[in-house]
Amino acid sequence: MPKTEQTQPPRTYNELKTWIQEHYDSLPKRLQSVAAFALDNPDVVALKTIAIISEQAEVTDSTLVRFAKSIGYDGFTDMQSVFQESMRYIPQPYAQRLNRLETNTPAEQSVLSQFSQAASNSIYKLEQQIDEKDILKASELLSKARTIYIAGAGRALPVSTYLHYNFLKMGIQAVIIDGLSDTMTEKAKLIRKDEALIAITFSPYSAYTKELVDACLVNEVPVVAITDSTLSPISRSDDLHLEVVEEEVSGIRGLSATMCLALCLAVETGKLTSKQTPKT
Amino acid sequence: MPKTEQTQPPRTYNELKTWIQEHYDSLPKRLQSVAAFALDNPDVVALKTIAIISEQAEVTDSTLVRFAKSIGYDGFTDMQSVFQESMRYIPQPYAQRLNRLETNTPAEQSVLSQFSQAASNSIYKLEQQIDEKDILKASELLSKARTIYIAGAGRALPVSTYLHYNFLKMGIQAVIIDGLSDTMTEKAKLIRKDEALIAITFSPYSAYTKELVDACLVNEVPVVAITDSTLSPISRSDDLHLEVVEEEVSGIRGLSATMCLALCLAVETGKLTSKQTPKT
DNA sequence: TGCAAAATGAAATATTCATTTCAAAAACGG
DNA sequence: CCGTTTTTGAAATGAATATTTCATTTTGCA
Repeated sequence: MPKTEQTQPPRTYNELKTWIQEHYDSLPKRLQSVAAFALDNPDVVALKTIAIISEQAEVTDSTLVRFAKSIGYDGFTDMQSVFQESMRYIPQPYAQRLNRLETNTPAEQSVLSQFSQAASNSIYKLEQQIDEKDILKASELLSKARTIYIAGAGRALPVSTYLHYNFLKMGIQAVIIDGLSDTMTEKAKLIRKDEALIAITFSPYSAYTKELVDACLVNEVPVVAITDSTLSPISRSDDLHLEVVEEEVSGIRGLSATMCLALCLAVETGKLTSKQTPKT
Repeated sequence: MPKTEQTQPPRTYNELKTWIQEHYDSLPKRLQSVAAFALDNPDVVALKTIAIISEQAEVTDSTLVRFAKSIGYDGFTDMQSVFQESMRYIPQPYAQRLNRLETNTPAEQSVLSQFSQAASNSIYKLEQQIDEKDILKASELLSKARTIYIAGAGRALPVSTYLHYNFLKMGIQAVIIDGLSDTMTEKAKLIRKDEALIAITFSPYSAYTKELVDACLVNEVPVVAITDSTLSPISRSDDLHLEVVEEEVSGIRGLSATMCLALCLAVETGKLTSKQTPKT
């Protein structure tokens, strides 16, 4: 019975590579052939069958299987999956970030890559900084509302629109407060206690949104605020605010992270709402 | 006996992609599902087995084979080899992002991290797949327009709003085409040759946007399309389309990558416009 | 509505593939 | 140089996969 490795086999291509390099010298001749071939042609190992690989590597089928087993895999198939995954696009935010930092020739970067980098970073920060509980709290608040009012103009308007769309899709009553600033405040004053307001503002802050929020707070209407800073005029200790910081590229800020947050908020709210009302 | 294509099947992924785009509309429902899935997840088609793919694409095994045959391949295996070849020599960055368990248990991940990961991935894919030149071409087209009209309802509305906002900020005349579908088409017919249309659609595609685009093409109005797949009814060889694929989380798609693309488009257009008109 | 053609899914079949087995060859140590 | 252990290759086995078949459903059209 050939001795096989007792330890767990490498589960990533890089680990596997290291393993091979370390053990290469102590391997039998044919297994060395396989090792060398695998490192030289990972794509072949990933995509082809034993028959083809063994032919190209000039070994027999059995040798390939033995190679896999000697590393500790169940068999060839098991090892092959590691090669396959390595060439597959796999979500890896961290590696992505590192990758980006290295390729840092800011002068000659394309507009697209600059902005997508900024967007990616913003999303990463969002994930790190936002407290999931805050989103949940906000969702609870919103799920109890008979109608959700959404206010956010200018750069925040797309966010409003997006929230509105998602709420409606989920069967939640939602209304966008638009119009001129005066009108908006008037509309806000009519919101009742069993409803709710989502207010979205970014710097430079418009005074109107603040007025609007204040009007609601006076009437004890629950308010959820989405802003880009705690310095925002609408952030108060007594209401719920979710903070997103969009990284800027030469003075221009995107909206990718904000949209992501908005989606989460809508989804969580939708989940709660559907639980609360099984009376379809 | 089902009729199969007489001509030789595509032997590269790009040709295959084109074939699918051209024939998509005339394909039976299930074959359309397969087509869409294949374009969205070429890596899965390349690496996994019929059983797994058919499950993910929500069709039966037979359908997958039928799809391959309807294109002209000998069978699934034959078609799969095309997908495999397409990913054989992809740059190694792919191989390096594998440290996380890809067999992720989505149930145990927070909603926020799920969506932010999806957003990040979508942005990454966008950066990889979009040809910067297409953005530039689109920008040129737009920068020559006296007025930019923007059409996009439903999930695309936030994108419209965002583009609109950015154009205005940059001193570019832009108008959102809204209203009921009939009205919209009427409005579109009034767009002139020296203006331009940006159309944004995502699946499920609304027929209206197509009508709208067609109306413009007839009048030789430049059209830039933003869609989530080349299968979109508004993608044609004769107009410019920018493709964003948003990764989905349990059936829900975000908008982060799309917003990033929109911003790039606006910025590039802004840059060109300011060059063209030094006559402030 | 009813008929014909097309599309579809489930199950049977055939093929391909990975794995195991075993005997022969090679390497090693005394 | 001989016996033992390890390595190796060819063939047999077993598992998994792709493909085909056929009955059923759906669609399109008169």
